[in-house]
Amino acid sequence: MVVSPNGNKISDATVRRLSKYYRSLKYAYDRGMRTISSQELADMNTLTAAQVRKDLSFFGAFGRRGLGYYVADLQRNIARILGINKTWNVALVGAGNIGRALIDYDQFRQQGFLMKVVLDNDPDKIGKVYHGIEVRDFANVEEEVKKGKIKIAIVAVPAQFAQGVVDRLVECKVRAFLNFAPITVQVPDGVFVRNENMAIELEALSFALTNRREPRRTLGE
Amino acid sequence: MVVSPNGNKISDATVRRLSKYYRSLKYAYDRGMRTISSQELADMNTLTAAQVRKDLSFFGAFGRRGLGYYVADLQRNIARILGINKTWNVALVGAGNIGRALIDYDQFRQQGFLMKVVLDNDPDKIGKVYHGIEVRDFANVEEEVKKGKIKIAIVAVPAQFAQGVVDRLVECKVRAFLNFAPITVQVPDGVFVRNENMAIELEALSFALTNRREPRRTLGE
DNA sequence: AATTGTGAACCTCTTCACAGCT
DNA sequence: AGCTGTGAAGAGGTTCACAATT
Repeated sequence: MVVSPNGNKISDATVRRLSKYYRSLKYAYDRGMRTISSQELADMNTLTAAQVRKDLSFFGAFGRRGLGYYVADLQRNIARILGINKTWNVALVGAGNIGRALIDYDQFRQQGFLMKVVLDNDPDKIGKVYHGIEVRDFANVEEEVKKGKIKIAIVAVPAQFAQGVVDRLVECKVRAFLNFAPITVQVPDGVFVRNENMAIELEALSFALTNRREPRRTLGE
Repeated sequence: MVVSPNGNKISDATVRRLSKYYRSLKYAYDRGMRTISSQELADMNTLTAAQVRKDLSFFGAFGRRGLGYYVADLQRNIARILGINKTWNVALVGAGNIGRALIDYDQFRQQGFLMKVVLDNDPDKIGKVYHGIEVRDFANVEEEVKKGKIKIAIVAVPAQFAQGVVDRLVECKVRAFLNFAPITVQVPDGVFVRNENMAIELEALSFALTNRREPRRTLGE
């Protein structure tokens, strides 16, 4: 469990909401808002005002009673908390359909995640240039990670290769992974993995559509 | 909140884990396993055995004491629970980088999610064929949804258009959305939205890397 | 008057522990 | 003997409600 500078344990859910607040603040600032209340932030994300205040309170007291939060100030604070007040060099492993789409993904670049290295082991792909980046041989991963100052890797390879790729990258001192393969990869302590499993989300929708009706209230119905 | 046939309230977390069990069962079956214990299912997903049994117990008693679960049988049961024991016709709105990558996404097709319709409003894209599917004009959405028997839509358009696209699709009776735009879309009761926000996952990794050290124990340190 | 920050209450989800079944 | 199914306990996350502040 990750811990805030104030010593509070921070849940995943709180971290995800901080990201949302950050986007809402950007949006508000662009619209000319200079202060914002917890209620307004909540409305923008279908949450409660208490939730917003509680989330922020784990990291400090950023608001002004009677007034709300200064938009630019809170945005800066959240950027610092999330560690996105600087850029991160990212490597992509796997230049398939999904991987190639991510090379040039605006939302990554806008938040300071820079795709510096693209690796694959397919001879047909190595040497090809996608969105201005040349695919390099995964065999040279150690050198590429070092040269590229890579801190985060995106793994977009077929399921059967994902664990091996992650293991190799852990050896190369990469400590954070965004995994698109539909398996649970095992990693040692101190290594972070987030899974991006788009089929699971569709299955959750399938479940919701399939089970949406209320259960029977009485046996006779 | 979605409710199981037995009348239990089912959390999102449980639904996501069911998807994982389903994949694990496929994997186990392919490896020749015919029965599996809750402990084995747990190990494959870094969970506890009690969690696995509790999740399944919301829907019925599928196991045999002393033996475990029959792999094929449990797989069939979970497929039925998730509603993936049949195919779902899906529409994609937005044929940008990410959208195009999803047209031909194996993991969708394998679980029975068939991309039947691709829509955009960009004249340069309408008429183009990607992975064998022709991009149609979003202006004809009503007809396309009807003809395609679309039940689920994937929204991969820029943030400022996402709400409008969803509103229009709701009018066309689409009740489930996978949203890739980095905003919270508002929908009426009975409509389901799952958000796929890949930048948020990277931000969670950034947060973990930034805050991984334990807090100071004493002031003097 | 408005809005934050937060302890306490509440609710939900996870884990425990063991009876019950094969 | 082994493993499930589940009520109860425990842990964790959310909401309430109000004192504190501007």
